[in-house]
Amino acid sequence: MRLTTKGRYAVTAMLDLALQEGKRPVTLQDIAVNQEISLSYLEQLFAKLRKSGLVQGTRGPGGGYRLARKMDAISIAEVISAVDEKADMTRCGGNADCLDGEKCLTHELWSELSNKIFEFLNGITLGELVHRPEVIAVAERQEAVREGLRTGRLKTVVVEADAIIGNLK
Amino acid sequence: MRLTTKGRYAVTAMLDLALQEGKRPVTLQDIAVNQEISLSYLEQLFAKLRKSGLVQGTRGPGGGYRLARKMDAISIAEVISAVDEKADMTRCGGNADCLDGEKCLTHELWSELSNKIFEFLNGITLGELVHRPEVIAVAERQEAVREGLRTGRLKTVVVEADAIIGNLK
DNA sequence: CTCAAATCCAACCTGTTTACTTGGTTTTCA
DNA sequence: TGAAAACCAAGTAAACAGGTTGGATTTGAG
Repeated sequence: MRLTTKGRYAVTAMLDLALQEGKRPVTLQDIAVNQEISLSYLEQLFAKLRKSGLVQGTRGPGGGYRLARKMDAISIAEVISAVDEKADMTRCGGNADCLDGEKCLTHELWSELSNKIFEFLNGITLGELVHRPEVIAVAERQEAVREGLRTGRLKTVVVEADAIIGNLK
Repeated sequence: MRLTTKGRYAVTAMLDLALQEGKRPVTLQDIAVNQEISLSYLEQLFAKLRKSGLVQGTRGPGGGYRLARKMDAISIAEVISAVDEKADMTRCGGNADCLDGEKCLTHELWSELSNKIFEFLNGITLGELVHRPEVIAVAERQEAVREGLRTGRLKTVVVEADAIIGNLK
């Protein structure tokens, strides 16, 4: 179980999906804006999530992504291992032949830790996260922004910000 | 608390030091051979370990490295954070301003995990590892090889291996 | 006293991964 | 039929891993 920002991005995006379950499918554009992740990077992550059977995409206007399963049946560990294909960063990460076909000095230590991390992340589902108070709080703030964008109240602010960013480049 | 092979190398090397505590100082050459880590890479790691006050080196022939403290007073977490200077791989690794100065959706999740990992690694010392049966077993095997090298019993094998490796290059 | 063993130090290098961009093609709803 | 969306392929800058090269300095052992 590797822990990288890649995995974190994936979990954040999946959580965004879970938060909007029941509504129309969520576009990557939407997630990109909300979570501040680049659209094409999201595309790459979601290609893997789709291949792992965690999400399903529907094309065309009105399309987007939905969770492929109930959110209570998707663990954080699953999401992370879907995007972080283990590029054998091992020596002792894996399967006990780290030193001349024998276990190295610290083999047990790392596999013990690895198990603990996996257990932790495997014991938490998207469904559970959705009900956490701090997640709800952040989601409500984001929803307000989203709503503001739709009704046009924040549009001028965004346009101005874009202009400023444009000038900086 | 980042987890990389770099940290693992450091812990393995420090454990080698702990195992030979009381004898003459351990040379990096020695560790390089035993743990199959390149000498110059070890030098870089030990530069950091020394700056963090975990080891002390003595120069000249007969020199080498010793633990700067009792092995029971050195936790695994300390060793890892000595070599893995946190190159802010964050977004949520650290201090809560991951998204527009606010916490991002998954902030609590990652800090909770991070704490768990730290607690685990901070609760284990080199001294404790030294007494684990599986470590003792591996250490004894390595000690046999070391002894064999000193008495010359394995010298011919090593020389032959060197010749083969030379041919391959 | 000298030489070799060792630490110490700085620079460079190759390959991989991360996070992202560019520039498309395809599907499908409005 | 046009545009919104997923899909796809390639390239890229920066960082990091895990070294190598080539020394300099210190110091014990012969």
